[in-house]
Amino acid sequence: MMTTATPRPGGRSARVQQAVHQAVRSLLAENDGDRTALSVPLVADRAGVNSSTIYRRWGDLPRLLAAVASNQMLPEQVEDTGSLRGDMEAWFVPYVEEFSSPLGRQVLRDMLADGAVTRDYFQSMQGHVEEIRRLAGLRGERAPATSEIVDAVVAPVIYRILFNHESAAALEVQGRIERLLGERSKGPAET
Amino acid sequence: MMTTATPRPGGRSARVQQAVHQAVRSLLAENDGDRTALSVPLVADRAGVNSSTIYRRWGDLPRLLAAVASNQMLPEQVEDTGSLRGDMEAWFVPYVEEFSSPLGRQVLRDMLADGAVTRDYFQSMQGHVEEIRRLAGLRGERAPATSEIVDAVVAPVIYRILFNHESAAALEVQGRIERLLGERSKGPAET
DNA sequence: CCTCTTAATGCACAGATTGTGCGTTTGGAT
DNA sequence: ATCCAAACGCACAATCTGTGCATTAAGAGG
Repeated sequence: MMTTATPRPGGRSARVQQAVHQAVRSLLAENDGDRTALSVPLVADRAGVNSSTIYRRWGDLPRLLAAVASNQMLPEQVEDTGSLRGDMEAWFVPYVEEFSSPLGRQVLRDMLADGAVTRDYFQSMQGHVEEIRRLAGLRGERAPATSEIVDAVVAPVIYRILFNHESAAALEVQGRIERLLGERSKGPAET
Repeated sequence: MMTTATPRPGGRSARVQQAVHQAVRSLLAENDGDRTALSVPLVADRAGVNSSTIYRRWGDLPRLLAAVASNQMLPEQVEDTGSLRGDMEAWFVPYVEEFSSPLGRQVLRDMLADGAVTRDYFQSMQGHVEEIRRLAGLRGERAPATSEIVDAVVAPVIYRILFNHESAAALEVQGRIERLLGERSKGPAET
């Protein structure tokens, strides 16, 4: 159930982690994602723990922010809506809604600062895509390859959020999904 | 094309900037891109300037790193190789070679930490793509829309470098270019 | 060539942060 | 009930951060 790799997931350790994560989130929200307004002592104070705890557990403020970010950005679950297109929209649209906001972008940047965390996150995203494909397969639908879905939908959207600050509306997630899925049988795609 | 917004580009100011940039680059190279090994006083000392100069000009170590990164990653120029496909390869392959290395990834991450710098960089990339399309137009070749090129080639490659640490070979840049240009059914409707 | 103006830099320094040694507490196991 | 190792709090030296003030240098105009 718990994805905690810590040796003692149920005790004080978990409480401290939760308090620290919550402290980071609230401080970031208060300062509109401006991480110059954050410091280890500040977070520690807000969380009611000692600074040394943060240094030992996370080593670094950027790494703490990355950990919080990746934790915050993984709530979406794959659900069976009855069609491949529906599943993809139900899964990815909420992501984009959250990431494309100014604060969501900041959170995304925080995560990207840590290469290892970012890679784990990518694996998790890919796992979601594969689960969606599996569901489609059980239904008898033919789904594009995972790498195709990533290249055609996920990558352009995330790239444009990161590099060009595009809004959720401008990103046309549903149109991208439709174009990808319609390439085999359908004719022109209407917006 | 340097974005010289400084009022006095030819004098001491320029020398200081060059020295500081060079100091950052050499320190990053010596420590394999580990930015925990860097600090403002360290960079200042290496560059032979005072710490206060760095704080005033760049405000912050992350912002300095972002500035150095974006400056370091824009040397490629569009050249006319005689074909759209050749131009795109000549322009983008060297980029990928540099970005996909471990140190290149770090530099990319440093740039991404600064939203404004990253956006300017995106504009510059897009400008290169448009220049390539212009050359193709002069030749009478039909080129995909800029957004299509970005979505089909640039975004997936950069995304996979950032999130999955893929190597230049695994990214198959030439294959992506070829697949994009080989699609004749699509019409260049967007700008 | 000389003076003037102002942006950019150096210097000094108070305040804040970083990171570690050491003793104490906590929670699971025997 | 007792033990034990991991996690934590405390204290503190070293370092870093960021700003007021004096100084320097580049370019303009006489």
